[in-house]
Amino acid sequence: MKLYNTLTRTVEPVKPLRAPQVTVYTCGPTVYDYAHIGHWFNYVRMDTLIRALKLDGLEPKWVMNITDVGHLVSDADEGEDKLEKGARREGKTAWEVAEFYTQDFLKDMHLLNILEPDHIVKATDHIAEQIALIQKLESKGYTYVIDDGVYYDTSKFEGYAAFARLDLDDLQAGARVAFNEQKRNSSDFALWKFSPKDHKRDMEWDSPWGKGFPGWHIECSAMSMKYLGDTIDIHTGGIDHIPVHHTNEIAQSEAATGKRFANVWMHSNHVMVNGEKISKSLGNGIRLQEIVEQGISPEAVRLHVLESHYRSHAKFSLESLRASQASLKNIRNDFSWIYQPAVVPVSKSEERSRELVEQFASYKQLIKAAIINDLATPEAMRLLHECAGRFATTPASMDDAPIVDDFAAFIQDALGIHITDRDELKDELKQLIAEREQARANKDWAKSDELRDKLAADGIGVRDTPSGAIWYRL
RNA sequence: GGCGCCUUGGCGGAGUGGUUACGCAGAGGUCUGCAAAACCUCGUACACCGGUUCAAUUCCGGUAGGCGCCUCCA
Repeated sequence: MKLYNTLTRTVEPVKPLRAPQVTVYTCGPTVYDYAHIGHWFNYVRMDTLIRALKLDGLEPKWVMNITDVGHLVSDADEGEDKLEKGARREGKTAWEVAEFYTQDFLKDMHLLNILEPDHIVKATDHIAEQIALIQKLESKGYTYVIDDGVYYDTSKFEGYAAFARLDLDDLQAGARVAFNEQKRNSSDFALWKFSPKDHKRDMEWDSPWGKGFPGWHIECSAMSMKYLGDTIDIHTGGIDHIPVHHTNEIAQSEAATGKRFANVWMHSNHVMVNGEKISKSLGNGIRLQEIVEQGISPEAVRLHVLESHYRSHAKFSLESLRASQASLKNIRNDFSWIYQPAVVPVSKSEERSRELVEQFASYKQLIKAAIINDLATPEAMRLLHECAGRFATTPASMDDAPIVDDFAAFIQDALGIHITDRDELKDELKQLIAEREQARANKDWAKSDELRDKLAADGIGVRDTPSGAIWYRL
């Protein structure tokens, strides 16, 4: 498995510390609002990474966090907690807001066929671990307390700017936000924030420094150490996290343990809509549910994500999503006939079977090679189309269906998309197909076309052959 | 202001110093009751200007346009 490592800015082999186990930590969502398509590109790509590691014979141990407290609206450390703000907006408690959007996130995650992480961990369930980590940093002299909280002194961590290749002097000179005057360095960040004097927070805990809540960055360090150890193999997240969140995670973690925090940092690039990145302020972040309401399936969304490389700036539009949906339909159509014996009058041939076995084995090999090479999913998709096309144009016996099953299972594991439908159709749909066949036999074309439209409305396409109709999912 | 990135055919999107992926859409043809199915054929794109080279979309320099980060962000 080769991956582009942000730490070294090169593509390099992944070398797990305790192979075959490979530990992966993914920065998950802040659950104060709905996830949008940009998030889903990110998580589908991370899921693809996990699948690729498995394909390569490794055993990923995957942890994803849910940020349900502490993520401030502004990093000036004077902003409001996003969860508390969301609560005010919706007239709920911060706890209710977090629960609602967490459930919504998990629901969409399943729709997109994203594998279940081994642990999905919430920041609010790990307050003690975060406090303990802050205490450790305190005992080593990395912290200081000011009016509104406990802060990390970034000047004490040598090489703070190295990961993101920041020029701290220039950052300061060009900064557009007002800094907290009490901070020793502009890049210092809060480890623990004190509850405000003027109102009561929904979420707050006692700590050695006073009542309050953890800063945003400390949760990832504390939870990844708890579940995956001091050093993890691969840490992933959005590309935007490089300069602040991940830089701070490294500073905290490595200061506390004295060890390397993550060996490989993998970052997913942003998705663009109309030439701009997706953001709340632009209001261009379409939700998965809204896409589905446009008649596009979650699997088409998934396939669309795979059609671009995770490090490129993908452009997003409903038009390109529809193209992916059509593409998925065509792939399924290419494989559909093997399961419908009534209309495939080809007798079994040992030679043909052997040929198919070899052909599919070869494509499996090629697709795997593409995926484990820094997740070259566009190449994998090219190969899948090529394979489907070859299969569609050379007859095979129904007896060879298990060969296709095997390939379909491989694609399901590797890419998370279904390319075959072995499931029986519902009786009423079968009935419609039969009725249409009858209408065609009677040359009742009007009725035949009407039935075809009806089937299409149920997501079923039909294809007429000399020996009958084959159906496939649209 | 500082740092960095991008520019590929109608759309999306790979890739490469010399045979110009792939998908969707589109065109023509075959077949078909029809085609919205299937099959066959078809696109010489790589911002612009120079340079290096036998050869550049691919390397170097510049120009234009766009974008990202330095604020919250996947």
